[in-house]
Amino acid sequence: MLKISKKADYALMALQHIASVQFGDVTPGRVVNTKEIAEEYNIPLELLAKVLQTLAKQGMIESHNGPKGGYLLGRSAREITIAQILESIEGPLGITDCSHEKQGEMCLQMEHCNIRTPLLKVQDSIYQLLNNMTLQDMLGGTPLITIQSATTQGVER
Amino acid sequence: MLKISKKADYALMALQHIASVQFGDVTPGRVVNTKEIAEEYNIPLELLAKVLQTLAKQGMIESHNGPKGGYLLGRSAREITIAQILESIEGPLGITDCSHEKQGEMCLQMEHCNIRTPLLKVQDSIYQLLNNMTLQDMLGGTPLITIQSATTQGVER
DNA sequence: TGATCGGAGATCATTATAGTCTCCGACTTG
DNA sequence: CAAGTCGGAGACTATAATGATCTCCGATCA
Repeated sequence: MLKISKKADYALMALQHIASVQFGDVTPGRVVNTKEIAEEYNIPLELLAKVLQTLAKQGMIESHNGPKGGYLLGRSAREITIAQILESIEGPLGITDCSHEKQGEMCLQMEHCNIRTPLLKVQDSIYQLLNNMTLQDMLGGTPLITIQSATTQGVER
Repeated sequence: MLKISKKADYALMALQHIASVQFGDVTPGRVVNTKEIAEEYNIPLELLAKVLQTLAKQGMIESHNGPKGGYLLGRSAREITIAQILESIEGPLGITDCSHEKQGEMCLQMEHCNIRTPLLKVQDSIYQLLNNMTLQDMLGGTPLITIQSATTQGVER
């Protein structure tokens, strides 16, 4: 059903959170740790950790080790597109199996496939859609982090 | 990775095939049976049968029983959109889990979800994209059925 | 009336996803 | 400089979605 994975969902939430902390009015420039995000959005801590690690590898965010460590955006929210985020987590996105076929593997339908061309068009349109929307665009409007999220830090669950 | 399922793939191929037989130059109006499509595109016969049955239930195609039976388009290719086809097979399509939530089930992130609104926008755009493209649009350009497909009918494998 | 077709259900296999557990190494801070 | 806090990384398990198969039925038409 064209669904995006939970992991990708988590990635979007986390990035949105990090961005809104970093550029928000409350505590701009503060690093955000995994635990804070996990608690705020009810995301399994260890799964979120994996997601953030992946995002860090891809350069979407910067990691800082040690106590008071955490994550910062790797670059401006304006330069991070939804497509990039999704691809960081899920790999190259394609509507069909044959979108990104390596040599050697070929779908059985290839020889007589009658829908490849139109589907690639659709895929292209979707990609452009996702690549034209940035993290910045996701910051407007929606209720951002609550003040609470800043204060719950360090509070035992 | 935003992939559409094999079943949906098969549905698209089958409908494209049926449409191009029905409105093609070779044997216009001919009914097409499951076996013919399965062989032409290397689709597992019984799986394809299921797909076609589903499409028939949704009114996308008309079924005709008995010998010389098979399928015909349920309505004009111009009135069948990609979105309709996909939804016939996969159910209502949604980018996120919360797209079509019934009462009672709610994602854990709901209360503080910061990406719901922008994602719903994205979803809407994708839906429109798919709903503006019809089966008719898929008929142009691509190499349609081979003459062979008409002649292989009734020939033992 | 029997061969050929679709209709329908149960069932199995495979894969992708989601989530967990464990250990490690880096760093800050007191 | 040692302790505690953080991210890094891998193996691992569970569960759900998907893909595929099997079997039996009823309709139809030559």
